[in-house]
Amino acid sequence: MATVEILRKMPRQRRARASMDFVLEAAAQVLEATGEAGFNTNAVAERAGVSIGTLYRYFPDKTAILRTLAARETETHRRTVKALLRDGHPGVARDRALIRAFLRAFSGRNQARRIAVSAMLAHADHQALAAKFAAMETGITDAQGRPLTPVQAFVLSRAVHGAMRTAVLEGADFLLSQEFEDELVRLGRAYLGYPTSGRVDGRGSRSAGRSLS
Amino acid sequence: MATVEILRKMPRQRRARASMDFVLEAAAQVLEATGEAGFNTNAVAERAGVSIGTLYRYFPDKTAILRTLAARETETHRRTVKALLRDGHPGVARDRALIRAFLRAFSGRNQARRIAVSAMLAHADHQALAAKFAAMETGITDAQGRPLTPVQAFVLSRAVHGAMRTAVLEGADFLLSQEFEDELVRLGRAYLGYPTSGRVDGRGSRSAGRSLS
Amino acid sequence: MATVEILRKMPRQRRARASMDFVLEAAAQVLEATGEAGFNTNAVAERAGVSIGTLYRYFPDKTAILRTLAARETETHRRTVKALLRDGHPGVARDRALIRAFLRAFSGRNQARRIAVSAMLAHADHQALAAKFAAMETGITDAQGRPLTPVQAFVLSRAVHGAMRTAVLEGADFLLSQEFEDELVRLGRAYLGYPTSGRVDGRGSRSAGRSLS
Amino acid sequence: MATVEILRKMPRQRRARASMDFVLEAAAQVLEATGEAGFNTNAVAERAGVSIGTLYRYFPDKTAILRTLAARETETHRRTVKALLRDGHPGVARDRALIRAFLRAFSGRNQARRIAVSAMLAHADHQALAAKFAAMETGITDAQGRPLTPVQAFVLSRAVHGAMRTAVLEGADFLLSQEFEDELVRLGRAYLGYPTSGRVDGRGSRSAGRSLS
DNA sequence: AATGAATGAGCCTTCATTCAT
DNA sequence: AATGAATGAAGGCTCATTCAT
Repeated sequence: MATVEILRKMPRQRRARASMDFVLEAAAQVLEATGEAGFNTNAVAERAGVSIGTLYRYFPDKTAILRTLAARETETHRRTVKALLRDGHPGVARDRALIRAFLRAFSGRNQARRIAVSAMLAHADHQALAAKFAAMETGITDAQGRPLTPVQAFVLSRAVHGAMRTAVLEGADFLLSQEFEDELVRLGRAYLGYPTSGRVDGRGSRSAGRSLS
Repeated sequence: MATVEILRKMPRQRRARASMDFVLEAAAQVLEATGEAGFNTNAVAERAGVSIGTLYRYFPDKTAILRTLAARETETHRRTVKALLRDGHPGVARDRALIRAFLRAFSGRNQARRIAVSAMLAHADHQALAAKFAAMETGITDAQGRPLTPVQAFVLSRAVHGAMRTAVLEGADFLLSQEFEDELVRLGRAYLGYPTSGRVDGRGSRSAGRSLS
Repeated sequence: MATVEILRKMPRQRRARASMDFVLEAAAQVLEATGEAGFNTNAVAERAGVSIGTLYRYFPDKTAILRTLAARETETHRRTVKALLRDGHPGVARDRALIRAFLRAFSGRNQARRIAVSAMLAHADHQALAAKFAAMETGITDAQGRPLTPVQAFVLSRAVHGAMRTAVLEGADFLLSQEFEDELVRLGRAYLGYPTSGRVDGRGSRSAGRSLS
Repeated sequence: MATVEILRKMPRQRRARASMDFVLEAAAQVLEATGEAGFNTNAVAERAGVSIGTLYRYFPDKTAILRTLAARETETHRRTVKALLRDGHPGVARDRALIRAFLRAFSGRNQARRIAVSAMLAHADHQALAAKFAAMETGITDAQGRPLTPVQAFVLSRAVHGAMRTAVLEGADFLLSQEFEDELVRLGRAYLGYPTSGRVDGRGSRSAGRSLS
């Protein structure tokens, strides 16, 4: 796990682990409440009910808090996606579930998540991240069953994610609406060559073939 | 022009105008070289070959530099898009030109642009920005000539932009490739209901109807 | 006049003299409006409708503006007092006139005057100022016609002035009231040994002897 | 106590309390040595032998140092006055004690005290201060036992204080002399209607009735 | 004489990080 | 292990003053 390298010391005792969690939870709250500007170690420590010294016992520096936060959030989401891909049957229903998972994750604690992720991006190795994402995109085929080229996989995944992300950032009121979900699903399916005329919903669709991820 | 309100004093003398440009150019360079972390007024002034006092003569505070930078970049791009929409004939060729314009603008000075834009977003009124973008999306129709719903317009525009933006951020090697361009065009056209089987290029396409923007 | 030494150049031409007056008037206004905190050379120059360069043509530095201002205010008041002492007949009526002159001067532009004077005090030679004041206090006698000792003259003059000054600083609502004036007069006369029972006004008093200054 | 609200954090550890005192002592010294112009946080911290960060641990901003200083000085004096009024018998002796207390307090560290007090005045609510002072002035009666009007109480208190203050500011050499003290006492008593012919000292006076405060 | 762009010393303040207790 | 006082580099910004035009 990426977390290991970031941390100064992997806490074994229960109290120690609790301290770490307090810090991370506090970090998310501070981020949420004050944005990146108000995110400083003293504020986080205080909110966590932990001394600044203790905070530094577990995180080598400020960025490590952000990175750990981002890693955890990403990890959670990654797991959800993985589970859906493993257990669900390909098709519109699963596509919808994937999109819904993302929207939920994103909208839940959006400010905190956004900043954490952007901090991760700022400090991380973009190539590595790209590779990680790429792993999710393998095995997708279009309506004719042909595998996607890497560029196609990229466009598909980033297009859908981009639309969702912007909706979060702009605070779009339709973020959790049925129509938005429908259109995102339709976007993916149209790009893959499926007929998408009219309504697209989880019930009516009998379509076979690979679905989005 | 939005620029006016941001600035402290509109310079009239030639020397003064030069100073302002030096500052903005220096700001872009500093952003490019060190990211947002290294972006501080002293560094910008030094790189601009200008005293810190002079910098503050033209910009009321640090964020104003960022905002002016973002405004200028955005303005340039907005003009290009507007010109293309006004002068070009709807169709694949124009869609391609629009996408190309964006990729060029984005890839030129990407770090600087990214940060400037993100700073703009951080300080700006999201609703207002959204409204501005919305204006560009009016009048689009699908393959059947039906106008898009607001949500559809949003999804289309953000999907294409999102894919492009991510490619820039990830430093994708296919950023300026023909295939990437093709796929972006195809994404938009598929969503609008145009048949896009096989190759999509500026030459073969006879398609009529409204195109992307 | 003290003014001479402070200034960089004694302006002879009419336009130049006007510039100087503009600066001083502007200085008083700025002081009045923003207090000492907002009193800076640029603000004064701008309010004076004069360039900062011109300001520096007449005043060697910022403090010179304050000092000149204080000198002028003091001079004006000094002249008034002198005239009253020369022309008026000793007695309650003149005492009242002296007090009134002070209250008027003080209340007119009080913030500006206070700061200017305090600036003067900060930079000036206290002994010299004291000597100047002392000159006003000579020749005073008590009710029995005995001349005051230097300490008595000091106490009398500073007591009356102190009460007036504090009333200005505290923004007392009775500042210009009849009662306040009466009490100040009574204070001086009581100290000098005059009977002051009951009403004290300019009309009823037949008292002879030296009066306040 | 007013002090509490001003401070950022009430230090509990011994080292911490020492730091605070160092800062205040240093502040007084800097004020004394350089006046308000030289009073800056870096100078104070350096003189206190404390880092600038430590200074800001205890004082939210520069003005808080001044305010705390003024509050402490005022508080000390206020306590002395209160004790004298409570324990001493009304009369010349007590009047003299009150005046002596003020002169001592004022002359001790005069520049520092003056500036601290003036800073307090600059930032404080004048009405509130006036009210506070007013409380000290209640219950005074004249030689005939009649209570003073508010204006009379004001004149009496400010006159005496004004004379003392000016003596401090001008560095009068008679500041601590017997004569000056005598005259101040006499000023008050004359205003209240007591016979004050000839010498006024603590021994000879058998006068009853309310005395100054 | 006047202008005003430019300068830069210097000030206030924050906050990541250390280390004695 | 935990605490939290202390540190000080760093950065945003102001404003008195100069000088080329």
